[in-house]
Amino acid sequence: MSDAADVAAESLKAFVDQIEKLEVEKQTIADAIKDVYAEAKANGFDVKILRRVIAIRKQDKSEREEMDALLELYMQALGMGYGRVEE
Amino acid sequence: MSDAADVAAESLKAFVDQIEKLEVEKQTIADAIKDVYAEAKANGFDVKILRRVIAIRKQDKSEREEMDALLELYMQALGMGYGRVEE
Amino acid sequence: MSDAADVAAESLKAFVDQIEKLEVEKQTIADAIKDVYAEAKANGFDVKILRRVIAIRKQDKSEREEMDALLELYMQALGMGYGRVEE
Amino acid sequence: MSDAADVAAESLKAFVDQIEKLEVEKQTIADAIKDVYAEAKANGFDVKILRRVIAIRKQDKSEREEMDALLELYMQALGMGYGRVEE
DNA sequence: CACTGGAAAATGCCGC
DNA sequence: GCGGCATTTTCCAGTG
Repeated sequence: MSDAADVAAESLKAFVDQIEKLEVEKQTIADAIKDVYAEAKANGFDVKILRRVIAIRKQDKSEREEMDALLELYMQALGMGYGRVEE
Repeated sequence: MSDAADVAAESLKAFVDQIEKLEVEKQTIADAIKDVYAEAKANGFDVKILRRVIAIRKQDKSEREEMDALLELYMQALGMGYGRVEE
Repeated sequence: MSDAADVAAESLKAFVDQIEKLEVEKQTIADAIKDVYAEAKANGFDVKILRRVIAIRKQDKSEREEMDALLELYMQALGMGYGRVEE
Repeated sequence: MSDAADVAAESLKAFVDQIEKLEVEKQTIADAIKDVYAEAKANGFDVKILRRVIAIRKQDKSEREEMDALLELYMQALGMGYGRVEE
């Protein structure tokens, strides 16, 4: 069983490495975001409010996407693609 | 006051854009991580266990960092900077 | 619906009282901890270092618990309960 | 210096033990609080709202205490104790 | 679809 | 009084 176990161990290690590498990247971005908020604060903006603005815009976008998806669904139900009348 | 307000608005917009761009990048990484977990699962690994392994390795690292911080504090308490005896 | 509402109100009040009582106890303990730190400081100990020491010991414990959790997961993954082979 | 160091080490250990013991107690209470919230939830109450209720009551209490302190201050400024006209 | 567990955000606290 | 740090609370994804 040693060969199969070795292969599994190799494979496991590869997954762990990949994930940890990505986690580092993610953390780097998260730190960058924190820096931007700090800079905004240094420029007199209220961080809490700024976060709310971002959150609302995100939600709006998500709602818009939902709308688009729904619209697309209707279109398909009517036998039409999106943005074109017919083929 | 229109000029000042304009400047502030410009500045705000810049901060929002920067953050939203970074958020997108972060989400992309997060999705990539999810994919890796999914792939590992497809290769027969137990995701829950895999997560624990990652968590423990993370804790190890965090503990090493705590140790370093403690050492640094000791150094400061002893009136020494980092890597030099005195000035 | 008045009876049901009354019961609910009674019940709610009981929960709130319980929580608030526990919160008071918790705060009392928190204050006691602060006092100990203050006393340690008065005895010449560096509070920041002391906190780090406590934090590291806490992490040690937490890591041991993570290890146990991992072991438990392995056991489950191998189709075994905790401390018995099978039923 | 061994004696002094020993005494310091003993003293340090005592403080650490005291704090850790108190931390355990604190955690026990915190767990109890969580349990109460869980029980409330099981009884159909919305935990998030319940938390808000507790928070508001806490704030009210703190405001009332501030009022009392202010009143006491006025009383003292007028040469009067609290709840009595004079001695 | 509710529940658990893990990430993000908000709050409070401490020292400078 | 403010900025960093620790705690607490909220949010979200995965799971059964």
